[in-house]
Amino acid sequence: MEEKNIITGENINSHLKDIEEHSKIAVSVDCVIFGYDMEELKVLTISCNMDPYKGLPSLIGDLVNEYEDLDQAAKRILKERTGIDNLYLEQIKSFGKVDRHPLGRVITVTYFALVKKEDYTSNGTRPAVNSKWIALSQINEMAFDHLNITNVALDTLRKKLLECPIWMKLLPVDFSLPELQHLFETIIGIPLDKRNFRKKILSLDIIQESGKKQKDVPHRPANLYRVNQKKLKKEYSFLLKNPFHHG
Amino acid sequence: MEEKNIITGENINSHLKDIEEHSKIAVSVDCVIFGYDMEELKVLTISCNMDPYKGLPSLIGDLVNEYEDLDQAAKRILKERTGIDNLYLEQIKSFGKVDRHPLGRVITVTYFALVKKEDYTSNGTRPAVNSKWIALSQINEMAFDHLNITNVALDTLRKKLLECPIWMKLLPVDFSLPELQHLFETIIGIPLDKRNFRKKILSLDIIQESGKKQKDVPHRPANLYRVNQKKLKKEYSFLLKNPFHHG
DNA sequence: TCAAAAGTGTTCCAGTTACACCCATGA
DNA sequence: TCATGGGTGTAACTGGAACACTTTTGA
Repeated sequence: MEEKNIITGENINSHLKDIEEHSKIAVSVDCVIFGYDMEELKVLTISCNMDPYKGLPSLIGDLVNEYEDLDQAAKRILKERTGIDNLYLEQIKSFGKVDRHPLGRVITVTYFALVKKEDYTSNGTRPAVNSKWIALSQINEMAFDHLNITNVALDTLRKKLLECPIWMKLLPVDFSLPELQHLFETIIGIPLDKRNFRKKILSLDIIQESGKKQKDVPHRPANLYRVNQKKLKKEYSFLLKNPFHHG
Repeated sequence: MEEKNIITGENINSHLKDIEEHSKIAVSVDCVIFGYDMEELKVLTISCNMDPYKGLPSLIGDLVNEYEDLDQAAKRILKERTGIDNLYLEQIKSFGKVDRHPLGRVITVTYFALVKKEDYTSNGTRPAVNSKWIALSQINEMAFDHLNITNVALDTLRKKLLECPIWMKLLPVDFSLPELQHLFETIIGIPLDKRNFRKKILSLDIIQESGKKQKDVPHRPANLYRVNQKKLKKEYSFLLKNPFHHG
């Protein structure tokens, strides 16, 4: 068949009808759902019930239905498992090693998602029973190739964090600058200078003082800020739409 | 099935065996193959032979076989169609709109590839008969969603060009700095200052004078440079391996 | 009044930008 | 000798990095 196509130059895809009937490849979506609790960066996982990975944490995913787009599938899965449909979602890449799934050939399209913990916990009835937030620092083994996928997602998150203010998708509406700095330090993994950090963030001109202050802390309370939706520049406008962005 | 899984919390993937038998989703790989002829940035296309896109340029792609990894599939397709297996190849993202292919549900994993024109043309017998290099500036319509895919690939190329010296994968072994600058200007789309550009490139310390000069030009001949393989820093080492990189 | 973390400005350095003239070759 | 693009250096600017003390609260 390959030769035939090379010779005629026709679209190989035109043989699709023959092939789709007996396709042995399944397509799934797996989501790396990140959450931040002001302490650590965590990933939402469920316990794998399949040998040889039984008991290991696995990402949340499902097969793609015939009649849904990839993005729709990711959105559906997130809605089913977290109860939230207002979150940041972005495709990372696809993984397709022949032997990555013990039951057969499954190519998985992966997404990373950012969830405000406050949104998640307010939907306590919806999440999968076995789902569990695990701190990234505590993860050293996962089912399938999910550890690899998680690491790729983490790289993507680190990179995007420096490119655009997606951190707002991990924080509550009101947050302090020290909290934001801690988020950066946790995710990027290096300590930052307080004064330089504040200067930089404030110069972006996308957050404003909420007027509120921290309560019940045994030290000087921090000012609380919130995102100024109107000032989010054109280049960041995708952060206002939900749940998909482009670029 | 969804409800069942939410309640039990088991891996949805465990139902895979039931589903794979009658999967209606096919998976393809499409490659955006870029080439540069010292004038323009071009994409290798073939003419689509399928309604309603008959006659439009389409990307080079094929269905993924059951027993090959995604990267292998991309490599195989490139080898079949260009005769080259020594090129830069990187996955971009996957496209899966339900109606993106007229013959059925096809999810495509896309790659972008960089080819030295000198390598390509030295393998004249291998390429698909109808394959054709088209300048990006001349493309305003493509088959399927391939124009969209091409634009995403171009964005990726622009971004990577500023991050690491992948330009070396588009240029001949010996090249001049004005040629390199023209490549940048063509791809990024904005004119660059000659002195600053040269300073910047030379400061990377990864190219060296070859000792040769341009021939048969009606003006002062430019010095020719080549990549100093030994000095490619550790961070760029993936450019030395072929054809895949990581990061 | 003490402990703990919040908040605040200035100096220095490096990397980027802006900019104009002489040089080597073929015709 | 002319036309054409190749090749070169310096000064100004900008953004990032380094750095120490005062303030506000609860205990």
